[in-house]
Amino acid sequence: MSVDVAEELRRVGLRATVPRMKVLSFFLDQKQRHFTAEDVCRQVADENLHISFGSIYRVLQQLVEAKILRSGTLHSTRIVYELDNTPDHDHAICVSCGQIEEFHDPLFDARQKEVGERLGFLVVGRQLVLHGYCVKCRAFAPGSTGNSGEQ
Amino acid sequence: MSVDVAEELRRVGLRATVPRMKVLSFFLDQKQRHFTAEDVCRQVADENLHISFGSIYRVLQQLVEAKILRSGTLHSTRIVYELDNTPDHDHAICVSCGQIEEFHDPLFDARQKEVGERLGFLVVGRQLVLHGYCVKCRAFAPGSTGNSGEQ
DNA sequence: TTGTCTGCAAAAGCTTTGCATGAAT
DNA sequence: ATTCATGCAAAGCTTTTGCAGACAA
Repeated sequence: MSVDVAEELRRVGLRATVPRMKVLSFFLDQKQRHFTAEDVCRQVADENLHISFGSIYRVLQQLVEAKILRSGTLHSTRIVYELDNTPDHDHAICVSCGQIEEFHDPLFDARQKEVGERLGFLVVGRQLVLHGYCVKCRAFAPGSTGNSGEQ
Repeated sequence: MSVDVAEELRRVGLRATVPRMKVLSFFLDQKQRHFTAEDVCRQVADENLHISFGSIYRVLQQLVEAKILRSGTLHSTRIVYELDNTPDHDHAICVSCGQIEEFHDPLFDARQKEVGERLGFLVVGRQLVLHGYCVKCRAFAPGSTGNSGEQ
């Protein structure tokens, strides 16, 4: 596993350094997929090792450039990173517990193209995040019928 | 017009001060709808008047709370403000010139509800931004067929 | 050895906040 | 007169950057 990580890094033209290997294997080892720079920094550290914020951000940026990670903004204005090893997808985030689900719906793609044509836009991508209550948190939802009300 | 602004402010429980009236009438006067705090600060100022960043941010926040403005993040992680006087809508932004179009497509609403059900989510809102090339900038687009390629 | 990377700390960009002064009611 | 808002400047939070020492190849 660690060997693969080193080779993967060299494959994309990066030296196999401790910070880069740690960060990359961190993403590969987790079941959860979405992390901020702070998450990574905190969870990658142990008694023997601390990686500076500067390096964390630099490494994350390089991995994004190498198309090993993707970055975007989901909740707040903080950048969130995820492995770029799955097909294009959108996100649904629970406003109560923060859980993130990924989904893909081909109809959104078709629809977005049509909308683009209506506007004269040549659409090349989108950022779509659904906000709602996940299975575990539905009980805490205020109303009952699930209709749009946010921005 | 200025009178309306003062009354509108009092209606929502805010004193009719110069910074608040200036900011609100700024939004009402523009054809363009989307501004950052810096935009507002810069464009509201003239030789006789300068409103501090602190006040700009405080006023914008209050107007959002009063549901006169909405806030969100469109391009980057900078907060963008717009009048809350139109129905719910999404945004399309030109990656070349930055122009922003608003649109509403009921099929997205229906679709988002279905996707939510598939995930067990009770969807209450969404953030959807299409990225593409506007009419004037289509010529600069790299490929030709407009398919998704971003996050 | 050589060129690249890291840690540190400082800076940068955006937004928020504390406090004394000043304005609205 | 009282209460609330503003300006200023400082601080907060996230992210970026410069530089000297350290490491990978």
